[in-house]
Amino acid sequence: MGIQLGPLLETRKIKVEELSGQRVAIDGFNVLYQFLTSIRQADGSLLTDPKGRVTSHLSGILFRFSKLVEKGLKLCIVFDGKPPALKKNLLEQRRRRKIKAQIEWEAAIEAGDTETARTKAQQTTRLESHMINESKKLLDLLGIPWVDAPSEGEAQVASLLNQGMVDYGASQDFDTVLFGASKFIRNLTLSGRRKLPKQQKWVEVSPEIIDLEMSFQKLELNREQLIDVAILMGTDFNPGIDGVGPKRGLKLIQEFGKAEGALEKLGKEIKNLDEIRSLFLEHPFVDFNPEWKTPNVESTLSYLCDDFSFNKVRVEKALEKYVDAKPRGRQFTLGDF
DNA sequence: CTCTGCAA
DNA sequence: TTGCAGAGG
Repeated sequence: MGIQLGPLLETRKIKVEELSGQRVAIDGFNVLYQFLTSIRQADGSLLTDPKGRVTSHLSGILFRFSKLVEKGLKLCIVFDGKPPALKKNLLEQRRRRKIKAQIEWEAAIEAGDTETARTKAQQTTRLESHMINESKKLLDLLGIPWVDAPSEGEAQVASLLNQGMVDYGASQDFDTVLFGASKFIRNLTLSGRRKLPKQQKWVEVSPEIIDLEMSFQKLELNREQLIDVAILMGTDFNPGIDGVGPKRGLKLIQEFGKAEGALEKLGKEIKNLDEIRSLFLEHPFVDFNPEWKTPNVESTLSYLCDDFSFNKVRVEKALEKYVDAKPRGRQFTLGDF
């Protein structure tokens, strides 16, 4: 998912502590999808309450965000709105893949192959509207502001950055930079190790800041040109040209300046080229002024423990981190003066 | 994903 | 104290 822009961008590894006092807009669908993919049992089944309702997303919000808030980060969550028409093909493709994975998951369970079962289960991950509503309710109780984007959440994140409402955007998807997010964080987490799929290997993962200005300087490209590189490689809105990855895409745009020249050279065509460009350059957004509030401890306990059967001791412990949040570092922006 | 309990 | 396996809901 997303675009493989990683090799082209300058990144700087950081410690979460460096973000203390900073306002961070998180791509909500991206992070919920992560929780629903990874917060699972060994055979791939999701965590549920005794009534069978999924709780993985709520667990993820409570525990991960508690650590970030405790470190002094001010989180703001941005949810996707209506997807652009040009994304329909991709969404349909994903839907079909999930149905296939569902069948393969059941087969793996039948065969007693737990490893494969988990992998296939993860590929079936679907973010349902009730999960989004439950997540929003929990965020309200925790005092964490959220906003519905009119369309792509990543574009809304970029607009919050540009309007000075937040200091950083956070997502795993590199697309975020194409929408214009200049200060952008990947791997916003505290836990160090992550298991590689299909392997018994572990890798160290730490948060990293994507330095867009430095990337542009190094690549000798501007944002419009990076968008053209991405379009040649393929984005959420177009399939891209066979055999063009980050390296070749970059070379082509460096040589021809924009996609048209490169396409002519290759003898290829990309439909809706200008429309795709404008999806990145002029994406709709809404004005939003995030307000951070203190958590409602009693109501959160009631929601998670009474409604969803979370363990009270564990929830109380996590909630202490929200209450004891210690923002350090810069708390005011230039705009406040 | 993060948390917890237990072994080294 | 650290690392790991297994649980969490």
